[in-house]
Amino acid sequence: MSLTSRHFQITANDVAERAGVSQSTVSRTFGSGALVSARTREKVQKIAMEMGYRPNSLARAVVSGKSRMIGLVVAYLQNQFYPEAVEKLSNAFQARGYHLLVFMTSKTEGDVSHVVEEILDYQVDGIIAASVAMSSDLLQRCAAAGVPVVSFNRSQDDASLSSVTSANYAGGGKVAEFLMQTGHTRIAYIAGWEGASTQRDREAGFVETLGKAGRKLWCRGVGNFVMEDAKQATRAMFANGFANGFANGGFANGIEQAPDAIFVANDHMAFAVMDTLRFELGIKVPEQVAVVGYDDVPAAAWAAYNLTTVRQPTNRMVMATLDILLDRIEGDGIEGEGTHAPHARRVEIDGPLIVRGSTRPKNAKDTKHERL
Amino acid sequence: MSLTSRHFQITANDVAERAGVSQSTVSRTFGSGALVSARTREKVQKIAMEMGYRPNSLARAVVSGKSRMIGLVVAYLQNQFYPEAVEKLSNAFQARGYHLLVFMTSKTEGDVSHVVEEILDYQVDGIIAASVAMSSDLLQRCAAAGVPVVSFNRSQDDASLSSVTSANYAGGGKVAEFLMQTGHTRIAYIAGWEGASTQRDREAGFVETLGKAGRKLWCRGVGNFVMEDAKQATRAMFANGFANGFANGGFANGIEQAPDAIFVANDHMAFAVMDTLRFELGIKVPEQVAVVGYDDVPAAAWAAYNLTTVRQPTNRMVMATLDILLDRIEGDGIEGEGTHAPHARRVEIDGPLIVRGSTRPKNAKDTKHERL
DNA sequence: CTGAAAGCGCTAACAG
DNA sequence: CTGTTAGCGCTTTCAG
Repeated sequence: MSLTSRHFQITANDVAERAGVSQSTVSRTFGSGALVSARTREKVQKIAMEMGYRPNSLARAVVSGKSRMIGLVVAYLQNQFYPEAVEKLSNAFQARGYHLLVFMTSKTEGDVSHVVEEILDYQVDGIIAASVAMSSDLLQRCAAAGVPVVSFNRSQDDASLSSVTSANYAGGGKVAEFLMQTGHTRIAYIAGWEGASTQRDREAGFVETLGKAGRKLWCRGVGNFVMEDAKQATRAMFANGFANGFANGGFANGIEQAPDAIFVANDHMAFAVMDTLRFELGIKVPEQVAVVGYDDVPAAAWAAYNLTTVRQPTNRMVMATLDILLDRIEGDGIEGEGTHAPHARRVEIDGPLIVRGSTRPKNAKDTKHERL
Repeated sequence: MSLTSRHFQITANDVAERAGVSQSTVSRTFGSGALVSARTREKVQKIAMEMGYRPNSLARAVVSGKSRMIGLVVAYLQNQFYPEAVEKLSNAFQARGYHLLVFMTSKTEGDVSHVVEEILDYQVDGIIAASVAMSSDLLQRCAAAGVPVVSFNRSQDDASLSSVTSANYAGGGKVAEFLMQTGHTRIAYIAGWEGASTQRDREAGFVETLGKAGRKLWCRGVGNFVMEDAKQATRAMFANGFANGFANGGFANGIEQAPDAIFVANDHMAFAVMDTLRFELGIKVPEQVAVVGYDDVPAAAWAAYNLTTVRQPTNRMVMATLDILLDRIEGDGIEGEGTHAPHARRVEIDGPLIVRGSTRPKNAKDTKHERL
């Protein structure tokens, strides 16, 4: 009849009427509490089923203050690492009765905070920030709203922000060890976006481990976690006398002074680096240059790349994220009795180096102690 | 004080009190209607801002019947096509003030319906089913709840289900034309999951176009849209005398009787096929075998694959999805005055063949009219 | 164990 | 234009 014909929703009231009980009894039947007699419960459930009744999650959320939704903020899905993480996060939370409200955002500061405000409007029970920076203003607002936040695959100094990452510093170190052990002497690095903790930590672990062995980085480029930038960095490294890198002199005299190994801050860029080396510059990988990535995304195992890389253990990262968030959401005030901001948890999960064909085997050219 | 210390939410009431207006005026200030004087509006907005007030979307949804959430059901994100689509869908809907509630599901029938029920509980305004089948039971329930559904990248016969796909039949035809024109005579096909309309349509267009030219498919394998299965199919094609394919006799006599071109039902599998050919079987692509994919995912353009493929125009597919859903959601009863089920819209968007290096250029071996 | 009643935060008529 | 009054569908005391 009404023009704006909204659609019929079967309410708990309808069921109650038909079942000859009160609406609250219906509510109790579907709410977790077992505070209803077995007989009544069955009768109500039967009738509810017949009528096709299902409780309205939103109404429940309004009154209970729990929406059972988790906001996931994510900046880009190009890098295979994120789809994989999203999938696993989604599955893990779904298994616990939560659902992900996914919000895409560009990495610009303003956009992120705009998006987080909107997320909060939906009364999410928690927020996962995947590779997006959270300003402390923003964290304030989340805290004020009582919404726990965990930063996934990024850490920040902010003491109130929980984070889950892999052991990036250690991982960078493993790569350095490996490249030195396999006889490389001119070791280069292509950085990710310099604002990212993952980038910072991987590079620090890498460079400091080289340093402990008395080595220096041969040269350095910046790829910003973007394929095209990584290609540029690669070209610059091999063509223009280290336009972007250390002043080791350039090499009009040919490949001999070019890097013999490149550690790339993530797999996504490493693919672009390998393609540029092989198909644009005609340089052989791994024979002339070894390439190592970070993440161990599925494509790293594809034969065309067969990329040596450090694995980020997504399963455990997801579990840790789930733990942190659910503890804070469902935690029965066990920790931090008062309203004091509970201490942020920072979880770092170690991941192995996966050696594949983009690097030479350990003894192929063991010039381990050879110096320039 | 309360043990279950729920967190402070600033309500419209709080703002009203502080601003000396009624709660409904606050509501009106934030609701779209301009039914409030400029002065009052500004005053309210100022105070609201100071207090950090934001309307509770859920409460609004309960009373208005509009949640401004769209449920997106998606089965797997391994295939790059989906992350890309999700990202674009998310952006498009966000720009219109809607947000995606993402639900992962395995492809098993039971799981899907379970998930859809949960989606409906959240009072979503619409549902996008990305590559998951919807049983007609399920469609019934959605219809009963007044929730429009659109099937993304799949079509079904069900007349009540709107769908958005690319022109798969035509696309399959383009590939056949191209392979024939570039002189291939032993043309094979590796199928996706046989339950998928995309698979069916691509193959039909391909095979029928070959047929019109008096050609037959040389052999056929099944990859189920899964990399490992595609590899198996490839091995079978080149090793065991067509274990899975047509009975053309096998070829103990070598590569001469093997296919000289393979159309793979999507890019994701095509990568696995190329890897198997090149690195496992030592067969050269495109020199000995041409490979064509479907989708034009980002990796198809990566130099290591450089894959000839049919582009699925995601942008336009997303726009169409948006259109269909928003028409039904916001449509002021313009179409289908009554409560009659509005006719489902089926949109098919044409995509170009992108010729790259996994196939030989047109005139490399132009044996166009050569028959066996 | 169950019903009645009081809200959750908001929108939407309805008067003025 | 604005305040008052009903609800939306549900959870949660509070009596019995």
